[in-house]
Formats: sequence, structure tokens, C-alpha cells
Amino acid sequence: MLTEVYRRLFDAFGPQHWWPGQSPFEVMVGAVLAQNTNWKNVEKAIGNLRRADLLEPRALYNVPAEELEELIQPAGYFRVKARRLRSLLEFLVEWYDGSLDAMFQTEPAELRRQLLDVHGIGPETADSILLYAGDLPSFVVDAYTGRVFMRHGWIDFEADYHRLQDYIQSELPREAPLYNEYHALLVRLGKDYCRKTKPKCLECPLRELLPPGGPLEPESI
DNA sequence: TGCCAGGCCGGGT
DNA sequence: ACCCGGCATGGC
Repeated sequence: MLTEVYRRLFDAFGPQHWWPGQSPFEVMVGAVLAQNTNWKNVEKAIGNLRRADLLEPRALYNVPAEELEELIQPAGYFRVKARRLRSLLEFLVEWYDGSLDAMFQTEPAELRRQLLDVHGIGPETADSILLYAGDLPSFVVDAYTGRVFMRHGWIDFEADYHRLQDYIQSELPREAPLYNEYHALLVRLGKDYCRKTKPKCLECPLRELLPPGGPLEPESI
């Protein structure tokens, strides 16, 4: 089923080119800034950091908190995110001497646990870093993923992050490029057709895979 | 013009 | 073990 879903999404949307041509560090910073935030706003914040020549671990590590807040303000939650970036930078500098290459030498499951111990890094952000910055096959589950799978009845509404991730990873070959493209396609699908309100299920590329009675909602389970 | 966006944490039951 | 409010900006 998941392979079929992928085929349909790829046929409908083509490759999404997520996080192309950018440094792993920039991707990592973007993963924090993107928490519950419109990507357009994240781009503004990243642009500010780039203009200030701060998209490099040591440079960003040395920026005072208040200045960091100003730079990332367009991404929203800027005080919270400044603290979270700070935690992540301290982790990177203190454990890996500020080197992403060194960080990614760590065995992936262990690195994932370490990232989850960083204040402000939850499962989605950790997996985004592993997958999009480290090319490691850790599937990124987001709000869209859950919504799409639940509305189709492929997983129950009570499933948490790791239930969903285990299910997806058990159905797919464990390959980073596939996870990368698959997640990006699910986000694209979500934005265009599977929003929280006013979904456009009947025009969706997956409409033929809907349950007979149409998309499921929590009360219908 | 409200609602929403590529979450996560902390405090209250 | 839940449940919920807080965090903040800009786009549609």
C-alpha cells in the first residue's frame, strides 16, 4: 500500500527537491525554526542568518541571545526557538567540537537518543536532522502524515509518533532518499489537499484509495 | 479576517 | 497517564 501511495504521489507531484544545495548545518537550524511554522517565515529567518554570515556552528554559537532572537524573529516563537537553537548548538559544540561530520559518526539510533535529550528537540525535529542533514533513514512523521494516514484508515487515530513511524518504516525499504522524497511528497499533499479544515479529498491524487464512505474523522471510529 | 503552519515543553489534573 | 495552554509571525 505505501509503495502504491508513493507512486501516486510522485506521479502527481514529481520530485520536491527539499532542502536542496544547502549545508547540513543550515538544514539543522531550519529544522528547529520550522517547528509548527510556515516555511515561508522560516526562509526569512534563514535569510537573515545567511546575510549575517552566521550559518556556521561556531559563528552562531557565539551570537548573543538577544541578537539571535532578532535575527530569527520572522520565524515566530522567536524567544523559544532562540533558546532551542542555543541548546542544540551547545550540544554540538560540547559533544562534537561543533562538527556535524563528527556528530554523524555516532551510530544513528544513539545519535537520535542524544538529540531527543536536547531541550527543544522532539521526535520530528530529531528525525528531520537525521534524514535531511545526515542522509540517515529515519522517517519524519508530521501532522500531515498522521492526518493522511488516519483519514484513509491506514492507522488508528490514537497512534502516536513512534507507532506511525514504526508502521511506515516496516513497510518501506530503509533508504534515506526514499524517506526524504516520501515525506516531502506527503507535506505537499497535505498542503494542497489534506489540511486540518476544508480538505479537498475528492480532488486528491489518493482519492481512489479512500475508504468507501469517504475520509474518516475521529468521531467516525 | 480568522485560521493555520513541516512542534515541543511544562504545569495541572 | 493524559490534557491543555503558551509560544509569535506572516500568508492565504
